[in-house]
Amino acid sequence: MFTAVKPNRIFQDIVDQIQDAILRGQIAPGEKLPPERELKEMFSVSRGTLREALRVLEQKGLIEIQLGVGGGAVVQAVTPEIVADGLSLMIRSLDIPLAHLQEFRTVIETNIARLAAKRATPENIEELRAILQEGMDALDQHAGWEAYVAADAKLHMTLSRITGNAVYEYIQTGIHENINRYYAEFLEHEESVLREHYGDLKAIVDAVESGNEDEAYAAMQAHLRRLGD
Amino acid sequence: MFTAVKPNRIFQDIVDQIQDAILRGQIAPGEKLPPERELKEMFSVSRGTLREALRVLEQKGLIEIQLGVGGGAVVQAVTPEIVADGLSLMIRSLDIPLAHLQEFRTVIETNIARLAAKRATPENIEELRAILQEGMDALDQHAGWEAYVAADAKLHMTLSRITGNAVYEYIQTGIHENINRYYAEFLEHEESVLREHYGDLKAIVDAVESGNEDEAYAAMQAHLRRLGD
DNA sequence: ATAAGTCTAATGGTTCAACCATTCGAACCG
DNA sequence: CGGTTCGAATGGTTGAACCATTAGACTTAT
Repeated sequence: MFTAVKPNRIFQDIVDQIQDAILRGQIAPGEKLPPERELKEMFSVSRGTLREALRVLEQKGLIEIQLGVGGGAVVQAVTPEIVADGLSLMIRSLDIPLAHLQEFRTVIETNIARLAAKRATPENIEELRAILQEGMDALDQHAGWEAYVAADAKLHMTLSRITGNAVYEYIQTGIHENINRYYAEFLEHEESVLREHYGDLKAIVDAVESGNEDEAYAAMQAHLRRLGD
Repeated sequence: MFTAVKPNRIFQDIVDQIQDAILRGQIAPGEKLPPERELKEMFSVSRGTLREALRVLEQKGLIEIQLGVGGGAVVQAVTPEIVADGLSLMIRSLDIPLAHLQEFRTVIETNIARLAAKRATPENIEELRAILQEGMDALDQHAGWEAYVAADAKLHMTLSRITGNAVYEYIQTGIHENINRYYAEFLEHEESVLREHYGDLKAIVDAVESGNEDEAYAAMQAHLRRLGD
């Protein structure tokens, strides 16, 4: 019925005003807010209070501060990191076990594969093939597992983008970034293992290309199951 | 290979130190940080700088500030709101259409239902039955749709908790909070509609009780499809 | 004696003025 | 023309002061 009363804090009001302006698109990403000494006049507050507001906006990922002449608060496009940061805090704080991350990830990514198979355009397929090639090149040229892993990540991200549903993209990025902290330590980096892994990816792309949703789903599932052993 | 250089900012260092202490459990939720005037001495910084650090921690949801004597920064348990806030910003900023939220939600919740059917204990079932009863009471007593909706939300949340995987719980809360902003305006609140809705919920709980994973999955899917019309 | 009002001190919120640190660009040499 | 120096813009930090809110102790009136 009623909700707790919070004392009005000036900096919060400033945060709200600026955030609204950004989310309404009145200030586009890349544009700069006026310098602190001007903003403080506009809002009729002290610089300290204004700076507290800017800290909050910066933490939210809405602005980024640059130093020096011509520096200032640059409005940022919303990135998946906002989501990833929240997830990261949750995962660390609750000590989420790897198995739970994998369980969740499997649900997300298998459905991503299914939707990608349903919605991929010929251009999308080309993109996927190009990324596969990058991975294969990395293997053939013994470019190190980092190069291969980068291609792998790119493939997963591209699949999520192909779904056309940004929610998948953002959540997947968040989970991925956090799950990789585990994998980076334990993953096998031997070439034979990586080539098996590559075979999985190729099977997924093949299924997506053929538009076979169930096959794409199954291929992704098999792939993730192999990682979870 | 290389990563951009960022100037060291003192408040960031303070944020890191305090956040670490909290995440390591050295300061438990409910405990208070020392007053600002003491903290500023500990870190050997000015109060303004310290306060910028506290603003960041507050924005992250790690602390909450209380006023007056005995007030101060109280360490908070990590709540689903951290995730929900990030999602909310993403959804608003990217103008995610309702259909995409529904698509994603369906994937999450159908799998929650499946896992709940797999893992529910007899005590869990009792809980679910009790919540169903709350919903039915709300209908019978014409207590208003708010009471019914509250029971509905509780049921969904409980199912996600039954999975035993906190990731589901947090993500689902985040999506739920944001999707409800749409529904609140358009949902039918007529009793006949709500009774149909109740039937769906009952079918889900029945399936969960019987441990029939596929049926629970299907029941949840049917339920969400009805909402998405 | 108890209930109501009042005072006090702790603590966060805000302000102001000053100075430091970084960066860009212009002016100035060599 | 290329490198150097300098100055100004701008964020980062500091210190001291005062305001606002709150809990608890104290006082007072009935």
